[in-house]
Amino acid sequence: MTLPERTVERLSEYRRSLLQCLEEGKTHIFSHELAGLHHNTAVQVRRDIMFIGYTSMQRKGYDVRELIDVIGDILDSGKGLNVAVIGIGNLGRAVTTYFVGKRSKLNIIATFDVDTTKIDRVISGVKCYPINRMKEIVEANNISIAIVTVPADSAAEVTAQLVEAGIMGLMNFTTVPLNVPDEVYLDEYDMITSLEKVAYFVKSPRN
Amino acid sequence: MTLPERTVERLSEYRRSLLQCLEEGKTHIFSHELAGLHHNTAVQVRRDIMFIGYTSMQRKGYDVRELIDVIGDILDSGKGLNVAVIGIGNLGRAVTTYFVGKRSKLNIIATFDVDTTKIDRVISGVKCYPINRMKEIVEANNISIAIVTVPADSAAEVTAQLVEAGIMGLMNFTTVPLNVPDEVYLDEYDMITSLEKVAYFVKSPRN
DNA sequence: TGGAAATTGTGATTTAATTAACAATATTTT
DNA sequence: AAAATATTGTTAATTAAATCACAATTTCCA
Repeated sequence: MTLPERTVERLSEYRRSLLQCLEEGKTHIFSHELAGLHHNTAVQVRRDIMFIGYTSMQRKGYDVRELIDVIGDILDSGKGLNVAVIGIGNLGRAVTTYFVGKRSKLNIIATFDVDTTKIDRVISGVKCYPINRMKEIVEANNISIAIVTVPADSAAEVTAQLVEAGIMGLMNFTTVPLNVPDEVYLDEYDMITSLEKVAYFVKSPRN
Repeated sequence: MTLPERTVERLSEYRRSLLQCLEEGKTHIFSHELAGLHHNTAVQVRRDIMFIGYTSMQRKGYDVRELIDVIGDILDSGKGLNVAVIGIGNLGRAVTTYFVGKRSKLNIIATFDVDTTKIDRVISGVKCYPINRMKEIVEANNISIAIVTVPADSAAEVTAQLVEAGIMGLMNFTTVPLNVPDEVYLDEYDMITSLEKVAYFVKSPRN
């Protein structure tokens, strides 16, 4: 059984709020509290939690620690995955420092760039390799996810190489859509689109 | 009439592909061609274009230049908007350089940071101001959209100040959800969530 | 010229996601 | 211990988004 995409997203978000709660010494949380921390309703929270088959102590709310673990069983299930960041411009560096150490099951273990002055530089503990060694290093280190932050005009080529190297998941931060075979999961995030959307809805009175 | 959110996103993406087509000297484009450039079907493209009320020359495809203009009428309608980037770390710099000069109707005209060593620095032609002058500068320059790239622990405070200063749209790149009044449009993008989602779908065979 | 082929525009249908509604259960109050 | 209250879990209803199906139109080709 595969969870709805949006549910997966929300679970990831819930988990982080829950970890925060745990730090603050909170042991139980109600659906409406968790909803309040996100832009969300209590029903939605309960529905999401229903999907992962966890049930609370009736009337006491969800056990924070247990819920974190159950979400972990879903999101981190099985072995951890190795991740590479392709392109170490501002965005690549941002993404790398963002992620390193954050989630133990997702390890950024290499970055790549064409710029020879960046080779062997270490960003947040992760070493930068020349992009022409990508296939070799991806294969040797069993890297299954790549985060693509290269300039638009090299995105297609880099992607082809990554697919060739056997990557299974891709996050695309460039401004061009990428093409990958069906079996590769692709998540595209386009900042320009997001900004234009914000501008549109700022101007158009929504409902 | 307000367009569906997803349609607005796709229109933004279509426009960029169309501009590219124009550069390549293409004057007409079929719905299936445009679909092929995105992860999309021909019907979806036609439906989106139907929403904005444009109709093509039957059987010749859409006139690229006209379609660009019609999308522009929707997305850029009326006056341009002024934008500020809050927090000039790696991500803030990435976003700023990304956007500057890209879309003429959305002008990044200021960046802000707490770090005094960054004050007065110019990133891609945009000057950095101390964050305590935010309200003053936002008001004086009629800035209506803010892109928030500050560290998680200052996000809430910065947001409150932005709302106070009369901002109307917000893009949140921090890892904590923000709270804004209903009349402020909020778009949240959470990289950690996206990465965890990719990891989940890489492991779970989808459909 | 007439039929085959290609393409659009759109009503109807399907699917996915969200929300409403409420029974079941546990807790608190009186 | 009965009644009132709060909360969950889930079925049913609604809404939003995507897809199907096809008539209408234009172009192409024999």
